[in-house]
Amino acid sequence: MEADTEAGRRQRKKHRTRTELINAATDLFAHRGFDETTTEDIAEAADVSQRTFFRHFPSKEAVLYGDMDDLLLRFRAMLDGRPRSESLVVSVRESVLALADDYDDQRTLRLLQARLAATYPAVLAYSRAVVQQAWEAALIESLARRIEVDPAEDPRPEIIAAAAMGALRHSIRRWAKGRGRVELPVLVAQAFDAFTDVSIAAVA
Amino acid sequence: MEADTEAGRRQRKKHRTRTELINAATDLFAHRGFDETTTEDIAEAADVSQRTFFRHFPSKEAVLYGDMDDLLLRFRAMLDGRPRSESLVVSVRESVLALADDYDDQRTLRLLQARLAATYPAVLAYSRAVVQQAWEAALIESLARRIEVDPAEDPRPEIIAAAAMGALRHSIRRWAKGRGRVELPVLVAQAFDAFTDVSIAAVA
DNA sequence: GACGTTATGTCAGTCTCTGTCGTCTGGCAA
DNA sequence: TTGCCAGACGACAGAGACTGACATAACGTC
Repeated sequence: MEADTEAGRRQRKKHRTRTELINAATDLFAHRGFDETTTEDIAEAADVSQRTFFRHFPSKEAVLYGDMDDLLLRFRAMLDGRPRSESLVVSVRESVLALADDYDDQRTLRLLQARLAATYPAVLAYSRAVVQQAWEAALIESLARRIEVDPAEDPRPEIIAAAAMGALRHSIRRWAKGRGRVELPVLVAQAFDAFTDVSIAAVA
Repeated sequence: MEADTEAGRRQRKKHRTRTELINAATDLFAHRGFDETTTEDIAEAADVSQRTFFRHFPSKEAVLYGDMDDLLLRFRAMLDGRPRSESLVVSVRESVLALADDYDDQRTLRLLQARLAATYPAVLAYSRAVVQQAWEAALIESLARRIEVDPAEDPRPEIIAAAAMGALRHSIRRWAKGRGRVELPVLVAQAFDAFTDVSIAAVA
């Protein structure tokens, strides 16, 4: 009935242990800290073997961002769904705002991620090098398609995407510093206001 | 007589094993690959214990970028040395161009770094999360000081810095793809041309 | 109900990185 | 010179992330 009752019991069970691993992990990370939690602790708490943990997630960092694939999919869909008549910057802005909305919907988890990223270098590295990199890549690909250039040759998609990620990073950090009291989309909108109308628009 | 005969023999010896570790590592990485080289291999090749390796470098990735501190220092000095009358974008552009010059001076090593980053996810992650992050932080700090704002509140320094890093990343990737045949500063200049005069200038 | 498929458990192993302790050497002062 | 200290290193043990191999049991299909 939910969203994933598609396949049989096997799929459901698999998905269940996956979410149990995520829940166990976030719980432990929140209460004990990231470095202070071992993958065996997580497996234990989810009542599976350590080997099973690594069958579901390629690294300890990955389980903390276990739901990021969904987010990325929606982000991509959002990007591709913007009308082609719209200017590039507006598309980027609106898509990132939508991403921020999604983000805000899971306050607790997102704030935990932000807090851990601010505390543990390994988490920050993963966030930058994997999560944000994935978003940026999606942006680049979409932008390049829109202006019909090869993103390996034309630097503009990457520059715009990087700037947008900078704005997003800044917003998330402010948001986390205020413990989510100010809504993230508001902060993102402010950040984009800081340059949208004056700057990058001219590029496209 | 060189540049580091400052202190006594102890300092010199220490610096010597450090560079020997770097040389051994880059050699092994180049011929055998990153994942295929263990820290013990490196220590062995430099004729020190593995423990000594980790006394000089905090990780296997770090030894590959062992000379990045110098580069960062020069980058900072370059940024701080730009005339305050100059516009922000020009300062950023010229500093990044100078960084690119430095980069080009060590073709072999830089191309190796780029090649490894393109091949091994761990290297790419380190490059993004540590090296580029350090450059970006330097940019943000310098820009914030220039326009006299708190970089934690005003998103503009971070956005500009992120855009600049995007341009740099793009340039380095193109440069590496062409095996360094086209000079990096040329590519960087092109990338900056793509947005300098039209866009971010307006922000500052 | 028989038979492949697949998620998991178990076990052993590799590799990165850290704490600890002993040793030796360079630097400094009596 | 001699004595002393600090700093660089070696040797060892260990934690912990991750992987390969094989066995097992539940699942899906015919």
